[in-house]
Amino acid sequence: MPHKKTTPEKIKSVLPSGRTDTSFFEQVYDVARQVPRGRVTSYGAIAAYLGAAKSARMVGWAMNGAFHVKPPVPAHRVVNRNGMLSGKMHFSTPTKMEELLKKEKISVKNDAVVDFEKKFWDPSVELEL
DNA sequence: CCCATGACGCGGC
DNA sequence: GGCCGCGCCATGG
Repeated sequence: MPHKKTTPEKIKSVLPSGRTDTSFFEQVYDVARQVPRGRVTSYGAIAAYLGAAKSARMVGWAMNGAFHVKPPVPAHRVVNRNGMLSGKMHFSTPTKMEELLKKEKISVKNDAVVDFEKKFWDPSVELEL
């Protein structure tokens, strides 16, 4: 396969061409779905869990397609390593992410999760293989 | 093909 | 201990 692409467009319908393994995106979504209500995790934590510690960025990129996949992915439970809602702008409305979190009893102040350390859910720890 | 741009993170200062 | 620079990796111009 000369040129394998993975555009959000394609992710919507089918997995990236040329991918024999379970796509990276699929795995990211799978882990994200297992984050319990009232808890949050980080892009880096997911990346590390998937053995791609250096691809935290790709995890964030993958979340772009999280809105049109099924079953739904609780993308609002994924924040950056500082507990900040760095992806709020990618939701339907800039305040959606925060609203969803507060609905789960997670306090948000200045675009950051309050008591992030306590709410943090690390797949590498909680989700023993 | 080279450059810029990210829902990121670590290491240096 | 916060701020800045650089590495990552896929995309788009």
